[in-house]
Amino acid sequence: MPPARDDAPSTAHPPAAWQVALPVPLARLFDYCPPADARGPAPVGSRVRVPFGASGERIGVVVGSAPIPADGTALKPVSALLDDAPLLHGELLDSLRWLARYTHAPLGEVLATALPGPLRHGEPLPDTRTWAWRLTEAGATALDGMRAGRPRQLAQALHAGSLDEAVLDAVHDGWRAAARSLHGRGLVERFALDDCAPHTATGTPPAAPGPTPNDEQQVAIDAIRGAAGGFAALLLDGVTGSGKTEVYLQAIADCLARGKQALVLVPEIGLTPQTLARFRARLGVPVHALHSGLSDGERARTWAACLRGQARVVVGTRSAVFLPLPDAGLIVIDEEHDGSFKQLDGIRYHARDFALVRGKALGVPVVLGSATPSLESLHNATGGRYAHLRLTRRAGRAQPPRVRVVDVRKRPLTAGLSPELLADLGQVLQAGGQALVFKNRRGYAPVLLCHDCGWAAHCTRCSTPERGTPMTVHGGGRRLQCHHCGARRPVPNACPDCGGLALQAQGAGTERIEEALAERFPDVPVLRIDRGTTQRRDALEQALAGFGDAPGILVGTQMLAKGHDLPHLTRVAVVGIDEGLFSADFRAPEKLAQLLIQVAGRAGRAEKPGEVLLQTHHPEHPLLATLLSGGYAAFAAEEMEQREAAGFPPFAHLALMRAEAKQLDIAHAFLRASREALADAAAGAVELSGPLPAPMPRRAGYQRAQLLLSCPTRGPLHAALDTALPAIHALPDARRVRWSLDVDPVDLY
DNA sequence: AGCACGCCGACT
DNA sequence: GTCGGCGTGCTC
Repeated sequence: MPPARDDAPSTAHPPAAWQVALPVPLARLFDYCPPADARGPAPVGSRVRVPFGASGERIGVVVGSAPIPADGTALKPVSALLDDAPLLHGELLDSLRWLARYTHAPLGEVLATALPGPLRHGEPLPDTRTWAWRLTEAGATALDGMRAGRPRQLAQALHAGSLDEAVLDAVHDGWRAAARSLHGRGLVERFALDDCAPHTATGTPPAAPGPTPNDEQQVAIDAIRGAAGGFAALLLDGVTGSGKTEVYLQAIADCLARGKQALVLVPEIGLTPQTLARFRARLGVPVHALHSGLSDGERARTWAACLRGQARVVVGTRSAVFLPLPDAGLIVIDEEHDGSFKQLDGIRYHARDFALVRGKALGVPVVLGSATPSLESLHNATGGRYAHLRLTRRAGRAQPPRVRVVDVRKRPLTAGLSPELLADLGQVLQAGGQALVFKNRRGYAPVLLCHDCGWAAHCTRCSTPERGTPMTVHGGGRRLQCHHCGARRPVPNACPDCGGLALQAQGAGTERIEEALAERFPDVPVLRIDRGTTQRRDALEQALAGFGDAPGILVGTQMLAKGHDLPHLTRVAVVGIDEGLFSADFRAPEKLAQLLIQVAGRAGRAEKPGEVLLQTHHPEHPLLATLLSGGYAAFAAEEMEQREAAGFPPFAHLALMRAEAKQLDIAHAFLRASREALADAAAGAVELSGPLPAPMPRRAGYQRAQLLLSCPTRGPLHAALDTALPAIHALPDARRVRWSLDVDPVDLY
């Protein structure tokens, strides 16, 4: 459904009000009279500061014009027009209008989400000139007498010639502090490189030729090339190590050669310095990065550089999908199946899906790459809506890893590790190899499980009949704690169900695994990698670099599943997969399969053949059997049938209403009333389930419930929401609960 | 969501 | 006698 264009220039001008979208949770726009000095039609796409409410001002975006009310109702005047030229151009504004309709969110909130913080708060579009530094005469004179250290290093570097800030960023750690110090003493100065063509900025290495693509890669490159100049969706379905990035790089190079901009979306943990370095080395133009680690100012500058057409290639995470692309030529979504493309709060958009909408509106190809495509994308490929490009061969001599399932039923476990697994790790280390122990669960503390009957300790305050919230073991194994509500109780002496005494701390977190491994293998380094140990972005790189190639064990979670090349890794042991096998979430099998494939891809990247060990209580589980015998494609085919039979996406479209209140019955009453409104509006076309208790209250003392909407086609679902939401907003209980609507929810539980 | 106005409990 | 609880109403 292409966004409608309704910012066509208005004829003549009978005095008209400006229609402004404001970031308030109200499904309406606000009309203001133009400022006194305004002439011409409403400046659609520009920001304004307007008075709002009893006192106070807001920043909004002009989205149209409206007649001045004839009944004499006074409109407040716009306080200030903030932009000379519209920030949100035709396509982007149109696409965002579409997004507001699709998510059923107020346009003003959607526009605010799309703008970087400083622009959202009314600051002017930042300067995006390229700045460089040079030594002053005083600096050149003082150089010889300078003490060793960063400032001297910087001065020396500048002695050879001025350097632009991008180069300094890339080459000199901490140069800004050094520059500040030198500048304070008048030894260096900053100057703007005037009007050099942005894509030939100094210091960018020339484009380096890439390896010759193999025939599969060439087919993919040709397909993308053939699609240039119009919209097309292409699913690049390539096994780990098959060279998807090489295909992206060639396609981006093509795009640049046509004088167009390219946008690359990557998962949150995929934007590593190596990734950027690879892009930069190959493309020969500045590659802008946009991720959560940047300051607000940097984000705004990148946004502005895109708007001005200066940024030719941007690699960014989810929010980069909102960048303006006046010269768009290509959009790439790497690891398109990744869950981090879905925003889980505020405007609950899916960057992959929105990128497709934008690609369509922009008339450019959209490439979706993955070794483990989402079932949604596979379904689109099967249905002919996406071209299906396959890369089936690993580059070089790398062999796919062998996979072995380790049955841990009734085995004595050490921090969740079976004797077989430990013995195997011992052998790997003995042979001089490196191993990764991967824990499929973030979490720091183990769950209490009865080894005899399987009983698990659950929180009595948080658990529902449908689903329990496991408690974790703390206090040296003597105390149970609920991570959701904070409830504590002592570990029972015997199993409440069977009376057995075999209560064990299971599902050990990475800390306990690290401890146990360090104790068992005192002669080799045991390095734990998780969010706790690597706060800073480059800390992980440094830790991995320091790990070297000597025997050792890495312990980690999701962070280690992808991205980083670990060439000496010959063994990957995966523990803690059982909760994924039996989760109530219909997407859990897909997520687990994707994870297992990703993790397995860590092993045997080099010439050494890798082996993967899967430790489970359910070695006969069909998911594992299918995945092992037929790979991800076989799993996906089987899972697709299950989804179809059960009426789940991609064979149905879902929306989820959640409500949260201190008393569950208020949330329930609100959702019941909502359900009635929706049922009236849908006239049977939409299946409604709930209100059901939502398994995890966000905070202690709050209860959550949810209402699931399901429909084989989108139309009736959206029509019902369009009709019912005004009534739902007006429900008395709507003010007494915190509620939200998530169209296309990813996590149901 | 904010932020007002508006009627009922424990404090200088 | 006031400061302040959060109920409900509005935001061009």
